[in-house]
Amino acid sequence: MQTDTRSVREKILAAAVQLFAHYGYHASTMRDIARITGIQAASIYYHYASKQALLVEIMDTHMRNLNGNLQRIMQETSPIEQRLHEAIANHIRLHTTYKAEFFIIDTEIRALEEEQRGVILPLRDQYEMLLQGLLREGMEQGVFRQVDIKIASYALIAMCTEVATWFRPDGRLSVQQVIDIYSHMITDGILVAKVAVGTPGESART
Amino acid sequence: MQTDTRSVREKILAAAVQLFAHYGYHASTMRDIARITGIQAASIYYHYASKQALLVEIMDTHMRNLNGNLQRIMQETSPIEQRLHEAIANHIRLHTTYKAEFFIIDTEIRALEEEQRGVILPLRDQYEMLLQGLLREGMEQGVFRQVDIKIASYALIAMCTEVATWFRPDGRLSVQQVIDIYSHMITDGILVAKVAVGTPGESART
DNA sequence: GTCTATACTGCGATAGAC
DNA sequence: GTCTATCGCAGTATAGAC
Repeated sequence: MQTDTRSVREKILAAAVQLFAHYGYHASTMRDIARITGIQAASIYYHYASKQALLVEIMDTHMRNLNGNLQRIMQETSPIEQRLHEAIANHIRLHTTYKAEFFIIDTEIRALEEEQRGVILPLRDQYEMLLQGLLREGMEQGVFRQVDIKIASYALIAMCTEVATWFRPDGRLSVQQVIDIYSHMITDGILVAKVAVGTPGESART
Repeated sequence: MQTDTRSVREKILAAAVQLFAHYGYHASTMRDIARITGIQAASIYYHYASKQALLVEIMDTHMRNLNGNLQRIMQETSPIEQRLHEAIANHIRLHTTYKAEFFIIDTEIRALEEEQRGVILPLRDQYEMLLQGLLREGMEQGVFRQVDIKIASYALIAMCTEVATWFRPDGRLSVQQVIDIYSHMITDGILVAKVAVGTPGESART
């Protein structure tokens, strides 16, 4: 809406992202954010109401983006295996592209004040529910084996989220390679023993 | 060595664990720790040199314990699958028994001052190396399929570590049940597609 | 070994000029 | 829309009595 307000607002937010991710929310100060932005601390308050508002904007933006993508994937008509792959790709792609932002989401939930937590946590719950719906659908179709859906979703999310802690854009693996490796580990097993694959007669009531 | 020094020291540490885990290191204050312990803030400094010393003691103690156990497991002569199971059990058992302590280890590395980080990070690296050695051994023996060892170890650790965030001692699953489920997911796949298990001809140069 | 008192620093946020 | 100046408070840590 405003003319060139955006630019400074964005620079402030980018500085906050950088500092929150590196030192944590409570260890980052408005003065530090201001210094990186190239303004005085007091000037931040023209753009953002508080330090907390910065945290909320970072979390809200990217969680809604993550959820929106997954929602779109869920509405597709492609086979369930393909939609799972796309869900994994979405998760890893965003977690590597917006490494710092998602790292903040994953480590600074505690820093949210009570009221704001009520806005952000439901978004995380929604994401889990969407993913669990996908797993359930695959199991009902008989494509995936019977697993504890909650635990499988937690394990899947934990695995794919952790990518953000070690991934380097200039590392030995491209984002696409990482996506393929994880997709493979999830659907075909991390460490499947080469003998005795399948463990017959467990819950295979096909 | 001292007579009943222990008791207060332990109570202080327990209070620190509780607060660091719940609110984070920087959001926890010496005054809060003192209040829970039932003493004055200044009294803490008779037992601990600084707030940072509390954090280091928490991290150091439990990481050495985790590593020590894994080292012992690695020296066993039992089959590699069994040692992997024991490694998973060790990780999950400690992460559920000392939930708060390991949650701190996993979220407050950033809060370590430079010098102390040089003590703690090598312990984490050592753990990763031990686990990667186990995976390598299993692959060389032809028991596990060929995987990217680094990534597989990260995925495994992330999965098993995350248990500490949702596990409740009074929840629907016992620690042993959780261990079995995770061990199963890791060695037999999280979501193995019921058709086409095994994906022949990938890197199976047996 | 724990206390009270307090030094010292740095924080988030506001006021008001420009 | 950004500045300087500053308020009010909370933080870690220390000094020294008991």
